[in-house]
Amino acid sequence: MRLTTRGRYAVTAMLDLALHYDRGPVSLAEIAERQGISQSYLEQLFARLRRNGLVDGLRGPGGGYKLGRPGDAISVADVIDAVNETVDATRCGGQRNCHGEKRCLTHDLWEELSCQIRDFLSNVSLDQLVRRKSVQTLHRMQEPHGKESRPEATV
Amino acid sequence: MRLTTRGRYAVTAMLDLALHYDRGPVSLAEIAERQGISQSYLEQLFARLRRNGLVDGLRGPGGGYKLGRPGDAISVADVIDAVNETVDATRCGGQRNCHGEKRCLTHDLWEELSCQIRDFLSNVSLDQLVRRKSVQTLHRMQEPHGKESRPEATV
DNA sequence: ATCATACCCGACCGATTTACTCAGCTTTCG
DNA sequence: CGAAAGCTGAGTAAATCGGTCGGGTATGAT
Repeated sequence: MRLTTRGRYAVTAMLDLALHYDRGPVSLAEIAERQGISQSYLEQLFARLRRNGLVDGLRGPGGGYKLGRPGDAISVADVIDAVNETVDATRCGGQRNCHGEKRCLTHDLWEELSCQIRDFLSNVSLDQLVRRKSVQTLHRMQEPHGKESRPEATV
Repeated sequence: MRLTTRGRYAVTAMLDLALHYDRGPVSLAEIAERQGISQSYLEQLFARLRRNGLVDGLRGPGGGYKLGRPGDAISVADVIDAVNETVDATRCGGQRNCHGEKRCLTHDLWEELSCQIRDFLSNVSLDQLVRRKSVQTLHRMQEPHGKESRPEATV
């Protein structure tokens, strides 16, 4: 089972994107600063997200990324799957050859666990996260109220 | 979140111990052979299991390990906790300083996930695993029917 | 046109962890 | 005593991770 900073960063970044959905494309530089993530590292993550159709990249000045589909159609599991190769908890990756040719004693247990985790993460969409109170609060705190960073919303 | 081969091995080994509970101490050599795990590696794992009171070691010839308490009082979470330091899914380890001084946007999500996983693993005991049909089947397959390895059960 | 912006891509890197080995101890049974 | 087992610590190859760096390429604005 692999659930590391990579997946966490990816979900955080996607959530940032969802929170600024109405402002047009969001640049990686913005996300990097707001969420405290290395921009170069974000580029790697977004390459994977893009390949999986979770985001669309727009080049040139004023460009950035936007969600590839509505926030209620993107689950946390989708995001983690896109950047990590697997969320499987079994060693054999479901191949059932964890002990020689056969399953190991605990194969089924890990399979169930994987299922549980997957269910949980599949049932949380970006939109649901956006609506959470804790997220809203942090979101407002991250906005620079002082400087005008909303250039005449061209929605 | 860290759920690796170490935890899997530990649970498998503990399950092996539970399956042979009525035979007196089980040596690591037996477990190593039956479950296909390096014996030296098992020694390291059992050092941690012992420190956490999950097993008792008996030295000398005929020695081995036995469960430190009944199989229904040992959960899979106990075992994984003993060999891994943490099963937490948050980056900050619950310290809520994942983004500068504050929580990151997704802190709560990972906290919930950790909770889910912990609940699941806490509610599976070794005894429950022993009673599972799939485990029983594999168990029987692992027993050497040919040679007499049950020395006049001194229960 | 050209320049700045921002996406895009691939190579590289230090640190950490993992799974595992080796060697050498100590305790205890026969 | 001597062999069987637990016990311990040091060491190691490989993998992975988070991250950097340098250089592209598309595109909007001047």
